[in-house]
Amino acid sequence: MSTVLIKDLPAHIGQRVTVKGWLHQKRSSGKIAFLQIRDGSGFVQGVVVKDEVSDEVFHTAVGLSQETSIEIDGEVRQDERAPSGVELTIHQIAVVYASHDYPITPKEHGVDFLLDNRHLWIRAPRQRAILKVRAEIIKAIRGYLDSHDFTQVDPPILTPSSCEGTTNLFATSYFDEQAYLTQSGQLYMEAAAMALGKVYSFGPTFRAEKSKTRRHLLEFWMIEPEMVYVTHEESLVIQEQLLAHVVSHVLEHCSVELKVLQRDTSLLERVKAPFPRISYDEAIAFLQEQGHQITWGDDFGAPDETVIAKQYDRPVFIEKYPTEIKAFYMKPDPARPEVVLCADLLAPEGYGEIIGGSQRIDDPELLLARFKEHDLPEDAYAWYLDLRRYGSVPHSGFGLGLERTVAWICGLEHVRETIAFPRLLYRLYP
RNA sequence: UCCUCGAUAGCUCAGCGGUAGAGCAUCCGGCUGUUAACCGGAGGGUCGUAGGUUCGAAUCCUACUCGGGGAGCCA
Repeated sequence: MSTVLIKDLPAHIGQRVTVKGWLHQKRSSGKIAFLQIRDGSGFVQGVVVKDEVSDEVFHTAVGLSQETSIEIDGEVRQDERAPSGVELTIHQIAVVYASHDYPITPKEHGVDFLLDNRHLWIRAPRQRAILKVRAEIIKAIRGYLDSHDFTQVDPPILTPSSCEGTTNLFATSYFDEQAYLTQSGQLYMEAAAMALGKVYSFGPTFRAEKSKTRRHLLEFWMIEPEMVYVTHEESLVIQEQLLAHVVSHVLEHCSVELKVLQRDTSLLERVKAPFPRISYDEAIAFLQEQGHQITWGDDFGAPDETVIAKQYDRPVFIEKYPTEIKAFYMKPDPARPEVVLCADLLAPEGYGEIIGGSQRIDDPELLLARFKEHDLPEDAYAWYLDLRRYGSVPHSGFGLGLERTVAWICGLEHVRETIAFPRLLYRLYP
């Protein structure tokens, strides 16, 4: 008798198989017991009928407690009443290890309690579905980039200084020196792009911000592509094609999970390239029309972004922000030096910014001038300046925030559910 | 850092000046198609901590601790 994954059971109808997993939930009456079994690949209901098994097996079934690990021997049966279309008629049950007083009951729980029990919470159907979708999103991103001549390069996590200013960094000791956990691999990826052409990094980044909102984690994962001889406009095309590919991949491969999450997939089906583009100027004018207190030169707040994103049924690019409020490495628009060749991509439904990108400064003189304006230590950035001294080229890149993308595609209230063990303000356990 | 809400049984909550409550979970009993099953019974509490007001405080006041939502910052 072979061990079969629950997700593969529909291909074994009529066969006797072994399922190895855990008891998720149980209901029993005097002469019949229903066991909800999970094995990581899915959920299935096993039925134990008193008259059809030994007293010992029925007694075991009725006495099973939540999350007991079990090996089930049973026959796969088609059943219209089952959500997955199949059930298991149970013949034998072997208890691997018992479980007593499992904390997460089939009732509602508060966020604090669930986060304290995150190591167990991830067993829940909804959490499992989110982690599966996250994995598929990562697979889709890699699939797209790997098949479009990108090479993955891994930038360091321990860094000597910041990428975008010296605040909000997690510091750690590096023997006699101070080191910081990276908040972006971008500058290193620019160096890698000069070596390999089109590159991307995928890894964790860290921001010691005291943010307590549904869109923030202290540790989150970013995909950061960097591309040589690619302009700002060409970068936007790559961004929208990448994201459209990710959404269609998830729709194709995660229908079961999206159903568990009760996601309205009709909203996702509209996410096709090209995405609408508006300028920062247009966005400011629109917000002023809507009565927002904002003037040219201000950055957008979360409510501003939500109002703009709600105008569209797919993600929207906001381009060409004032040079003043953006990072030092962004290339000014040659036609209008007061704005830079950058764009943020806002997800629909109020999920906020999921991509930030720009064309980078390629002129060594201008970059040096920016260092001075921003009070950046030249010696720490000498290597970065070298990239402009030894065969500088026009190049662009962007950073895609994984957790916000997962939250949007899954339709979640909060990014804390998008990663197995979220790092939140003042929460480092488990 | 600021604004705002909260902390009572293992969990989710009610009680808001006069003897500590419910549902779920747990344990025991019943039930042949359950889907957060249902029915009966039992056990389960230093009401976040410290002080104050009062004849009397879970309840009112003060401080602190911890947590939720939001702002700023950002992906």
